[in-house]
Amino acid sequence: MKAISMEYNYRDIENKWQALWKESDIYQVTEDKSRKSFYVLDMFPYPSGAGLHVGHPLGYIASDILSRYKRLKGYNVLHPMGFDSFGLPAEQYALETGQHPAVTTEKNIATFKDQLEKIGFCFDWSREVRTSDPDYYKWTQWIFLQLFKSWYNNKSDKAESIDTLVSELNEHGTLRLTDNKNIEIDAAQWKAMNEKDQQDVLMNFRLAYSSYGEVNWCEGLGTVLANDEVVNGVSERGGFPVEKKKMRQWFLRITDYADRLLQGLEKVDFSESMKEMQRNWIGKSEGAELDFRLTPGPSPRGEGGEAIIKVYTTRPDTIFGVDFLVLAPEHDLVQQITTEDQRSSIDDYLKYVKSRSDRERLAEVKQVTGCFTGAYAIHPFSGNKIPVWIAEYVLSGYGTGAIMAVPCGDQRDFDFATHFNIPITNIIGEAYNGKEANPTKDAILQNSDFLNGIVMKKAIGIAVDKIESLGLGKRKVNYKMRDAGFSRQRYWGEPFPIIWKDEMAVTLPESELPLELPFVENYKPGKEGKGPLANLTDWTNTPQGTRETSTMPGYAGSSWYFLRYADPHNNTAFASKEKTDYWNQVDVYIGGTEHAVGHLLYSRMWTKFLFDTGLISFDEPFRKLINQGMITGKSYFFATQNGKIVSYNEPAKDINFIRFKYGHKVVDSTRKLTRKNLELFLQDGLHEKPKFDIAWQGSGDDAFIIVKEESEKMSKSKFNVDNPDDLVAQYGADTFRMYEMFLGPIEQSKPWDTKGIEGVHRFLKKLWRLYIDEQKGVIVTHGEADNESLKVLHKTIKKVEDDIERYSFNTAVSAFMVCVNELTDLKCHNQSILEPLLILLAPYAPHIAEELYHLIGNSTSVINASFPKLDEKYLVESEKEYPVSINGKVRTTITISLDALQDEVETIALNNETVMKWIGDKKPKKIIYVKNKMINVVV
RNA sequence: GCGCAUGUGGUGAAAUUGGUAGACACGUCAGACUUAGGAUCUGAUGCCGCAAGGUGUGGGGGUUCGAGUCCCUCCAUGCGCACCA
Repeated sequence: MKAISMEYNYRDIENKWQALWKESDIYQVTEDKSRKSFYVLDMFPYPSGAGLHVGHPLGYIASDILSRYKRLKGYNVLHPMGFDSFGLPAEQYALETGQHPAVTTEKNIATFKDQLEKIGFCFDWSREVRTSDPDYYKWTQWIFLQLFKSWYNNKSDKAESIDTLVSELNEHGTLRLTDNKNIEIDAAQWKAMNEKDQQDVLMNFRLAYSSYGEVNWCEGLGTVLANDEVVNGVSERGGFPVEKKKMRQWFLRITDYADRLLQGLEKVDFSESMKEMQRNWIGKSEGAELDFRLTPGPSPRGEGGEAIIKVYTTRPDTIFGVDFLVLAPEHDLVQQITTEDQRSSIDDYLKYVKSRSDRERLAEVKQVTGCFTGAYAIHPFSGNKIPVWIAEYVLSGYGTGAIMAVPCGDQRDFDFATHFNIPITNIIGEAYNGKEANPTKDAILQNSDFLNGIVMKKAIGIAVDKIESLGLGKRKVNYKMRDAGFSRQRYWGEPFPIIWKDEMAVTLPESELPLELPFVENYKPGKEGKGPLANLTDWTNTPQGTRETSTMPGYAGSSWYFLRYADPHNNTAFASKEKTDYWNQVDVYIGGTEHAVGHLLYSRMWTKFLFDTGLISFDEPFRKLINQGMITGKSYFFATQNGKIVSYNEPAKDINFIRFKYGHKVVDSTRKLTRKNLELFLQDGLHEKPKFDIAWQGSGDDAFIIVKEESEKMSKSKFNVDNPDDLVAQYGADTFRMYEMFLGPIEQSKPWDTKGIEGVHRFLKKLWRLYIDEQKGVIVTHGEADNESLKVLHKTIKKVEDDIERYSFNTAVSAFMVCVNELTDLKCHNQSILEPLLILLAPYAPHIAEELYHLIGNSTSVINASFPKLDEKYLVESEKEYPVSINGKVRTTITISLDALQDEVETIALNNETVMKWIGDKKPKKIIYVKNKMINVVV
C-alpha cells in the first residue's frame, strides 16, 4: 500500500505536536540571567461552567503570538496562565445543586485547560496558579496581614509599619497628617488609654481595616459588594437590588493611594480611555472648604456653640454669587438648625427622601425637590443673610455634604432657585442671560467686591488665598473614590486570618497560614447577615476568640497573582525578590476593558503597597496594557404579536421579539418557525424589544420573517455563544488562531463571523503546497535562491517584525498571505527561503510550522529557532518607476534609480516629454522628490 | 449633560513619519480542469460612464504643491461616568 497522501492533515499534525511539546516541557522557563526577560500576561480567567467561547482566545492568541515572537527574538519569555477560581458563580451553583465549589471548580478548570491546549498555546503550565489553592491563598492572607499591620504616612508618602505610628504616638502624641487624618491626643493621653481604645485609634489608620460603615448590601446575593460591583443600583452579577446598610466590614484604604494611583497613570502605557476611566473613578477635584456661620436667632442651635456649615466648592471665585446653601438631607446639622416654623415641613421632606430608593433617585434626576430649614447663614464677605435649604441633589457622601449654591453659574442651583423663587445674583454680567446658568471660567467677575474685574480662572486662586488668610476655610482636594469594601458574607473565598477577641481584631500568627477554608455541608447564609462560615461553630470558636466569618472578595486573589507567577512554588514568601526582580513588571498585559476600575486599580494599589514595604522593586504592575475588543455574538430575533408569529400581511405594531437560537433550519429555510421551537423560547421568558428593523421576505404562502440580527456580548442565556472547539475541529488550531487575528485590530470590538475563515484555511493549504506535493512528498529544493524570492522573503521579515512590534497582529497575517502568493507565483521551493518563512510563521501557526520544519530536515524545534535576520539590501530596488505628479495630480511615470540625487531627478524630469507636455512652457517652481514614493512637480 | 474612542467598497478591513486610497481576505461575476465539486487554478470587481474621463475615505470649511492622515466646525455610532458642587 503506497500513496501515503501528503495532504495537509491538520488534525494529525496538531495532535502529534501538542503531545510532543507537552512531553518535552518545551514551554518551561527558568530564570536564565544570561538572557533578557520579557513578561507577557493574560488576565487569568474565572473558570466558569460554560467553558471557553470565541471571545476568550482572542487575547490569548495575541499574547501567545507575542510570546513566541519574543522568544524567537532571543528573550527569555514568561508566559503563564492560571485561574481566578474563587468567586460567586461557583457558590451560586453550589447553592442550587449542592455540589461543592471545589469540585465544580476543579472540573471547570480541567475543561478550560483542555480547550486551551487544543489551540496550541505556549503557556508554562508548571507555573499555573489558582487563587483557591491553599498554597496560593496563604500568601493572599499574608499580604492582607501586612496591609492590616501598615498605615499610610503622608509625610513620607508611603506605607509604613503600624509600629512607626505607635512609637510616634508614644513619643509625641498629636499627629498632624492631612485634614482628615489627625490624632489630637498627647502622648500621655495615648499611654493612658486601654488596649481596646488604642486599637480603635490604630484601626483608623490601618490599610486594611474593619469598621462599621454604610455598605452596599445585596440581599439577593446575601453579601456586601464593592462600589465597582454595583451598577445602576443593582449588582453587577445577577442584577439584584442593592441597598445601603450599616454593618461591620473590612475595607481597603485605597483612598490613601488615590494620588499615587493618579500619578502612576502618567508612566504606564494604557489606552487613553482606560486612563480616563480610572481618573474618573478616582475623581480628584481641587477646591476649597469654606465655613458659613449661622445667624444668631431664636431657633434651637444646639448647646451653646454656634453651628457652622462647612461647604465644599471647586469654584471659590463665585463666592459672591452665593444665593443660598444646600445641605444633604442626611447632613448631621439638619435637625439642629431647623427652626420651629419649618420643623414639620422638614420632617415631611425627610420622610419623603427616606421613602425613595437609590434607584428612584437616580431615575428622577431632573425632578427638583427641597425644603427650607428656616435658618440663615452669614456670607463671610458681604455679611448678607443666606437661606439654608436641604435637597436631594446634594449627596451626603461627597465633599462635606453641603454646598454653596451659585445659580448663575451652576445649572442645578439655577433650576433649584427658579423652582423655589429664590432671587438670583448675577456676578458675570452679560455672560449670564437669565435663562440658564453659565458655568464658564472665562467671564470677568462683577458684583464681587475684591474680585471685581478679574477673570474667573485667575480669581479662583485669589479667592482661596483670601479665604485662607482670613481663616474662613482652606484649600481642599476631594476624591470621588471611596475605600474598597473587602469582606463578603460568602463561603467560596479566602478566610480572614483574624480572630475577634473583646471587640478587637487579633491577627493569626504567620506560622498558622494558610488558614484553610473549612468544609461546609450547605452554603446557606448564617444569621444576622453573616456568611455560611458563621454556621460552623466548631470552627469559629477558638480558645483565643471568635473567627472572622466573612471571606475576602474576588479581587483579593487577582490583585497580586502576576507576582506569584515569577515564583509559584515558593513556600517561604509570596515570591522571592530575586525572581520578581528578574521577571519584573509585566511587559504586556492583555485583557478586556471590564476590569478598568476594579481589578486594575486594586492590582496597582497592592503593587504600590508591596513596593513601599520593599518587597518588590517596582510600583506599577503593568507596563503596557492592551484591551482586546469584545467579540460579540449575533443574536437573532423573531417578531411576534400576542404570542403568535407575525406573518407577512399583518400590520407591524405592538410587536414583541423573541430571541432565537441561530440555526440553519430556521434561518436558511425560513419557511416557518415551528410551534415547538416557539414554545420553547416563550417558556424561557426571553421577551425582548430590540431596536432594529424587521426584514420581511417572501410573500403570500411563502412569507417568512427574518428578523435582523443584533450583535451583543456573548452569553449562554442569549444563545449566541460560539465555541472555539467546533472551529478547531473543523479547520484546525492554526487556522483558528490566524483567523481570529485576521478579523481585525485586537483592540476593536467586532461581531463574530466565520464566513472568512475559509480564506485563512486556504492560505495554509497553499503554504503546505510550497513544501509538499501530494504525490511526490517534500519538494523543497536546495542551492542558491533567486533574487526575486529573496526580496519577497525579506520584505515579509520586515513587515512581520514591524507589525508584531506595534501589536498589529492582523496586518501580519496579510503579509504572510502576500508572501505565499508571491512565492507560489515565482514557483519558489527553495529551502533558504522556505525555512526562514516557517520561523516567521511559527508564532501564528505553530503546528504547521513545526511539522514542515521537520519535514524539510530539521531535528530541532522551530519554537527554539532564531528569528530570521533581515538583510536590508533585498528591500531596495535599484531602479524604480516613480509616479510623477504635476501640482499634486499624478500624470506620468519616470524610471530612475532609487538613490538619485535631487538635482539629477530635476534634470530627468525636465527632459521628460510627458512632463513637459503637462507643464507646457511654464517654469516649474520646484520639484519634490519623495524618496521611495513619488516625484512632484509644482508649477 | 460631561469625558473618551470611532466613522474608508456589498462585507471584515489595509494605508507605520501628510506622498499613486481600497493591500489582504470574504462575497459576487466570468472562465479552465473535472463523472462530480463544498477541491484546485485563472481573470474581473469603489462608484458614474461604451469609452476618454470624472468622482470618491460621515457633512461643511481651512492649512499644503499634495490631506483618510493635520486644524476648525457640525453630524452619527460605540463605550465610560453621571445631581461629584
